[in-house]
Amino acid sequence: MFLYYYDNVRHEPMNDFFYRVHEVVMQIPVGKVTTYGTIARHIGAGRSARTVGFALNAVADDDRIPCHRVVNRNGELSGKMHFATPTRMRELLEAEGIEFNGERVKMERHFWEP
DNA sequence: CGGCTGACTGCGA
DNA sequence: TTCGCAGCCAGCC
Repeated sequence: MFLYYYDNVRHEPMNDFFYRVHEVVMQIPVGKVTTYGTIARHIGAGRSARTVGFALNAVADDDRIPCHRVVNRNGELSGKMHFATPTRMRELLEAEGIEFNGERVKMERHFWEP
């Protein structure tokens, strides 16, 4: 358990939606990716995929949480504009051995489900 | 309370 | 296969 803040507010780990999103993201293995919808379902909020993206935005600068390993259902890097540079997300993934097919991650090879 | 905004998704065409 | 659209719901006024 680590201290957990954003917007200067302390959130309660077991009840907080954002915290639960981050807990799952931290478990994604190197070389794997998962999707917004998968995370939403896993924490029992199956229809809140968009809010999962919002939760990642809150910790974009936190290197404990590998936001770059979360992509959309098609394997596209829909969140790349929220990184320091437009190519940063892809660079991080490729450095971990993730392979692409054009603009998309090869999901059949790298998809990971909690 | 009510309205608006997304790093989304499933489904029909 | 790809595209458009309507749902969705936590946060933040």
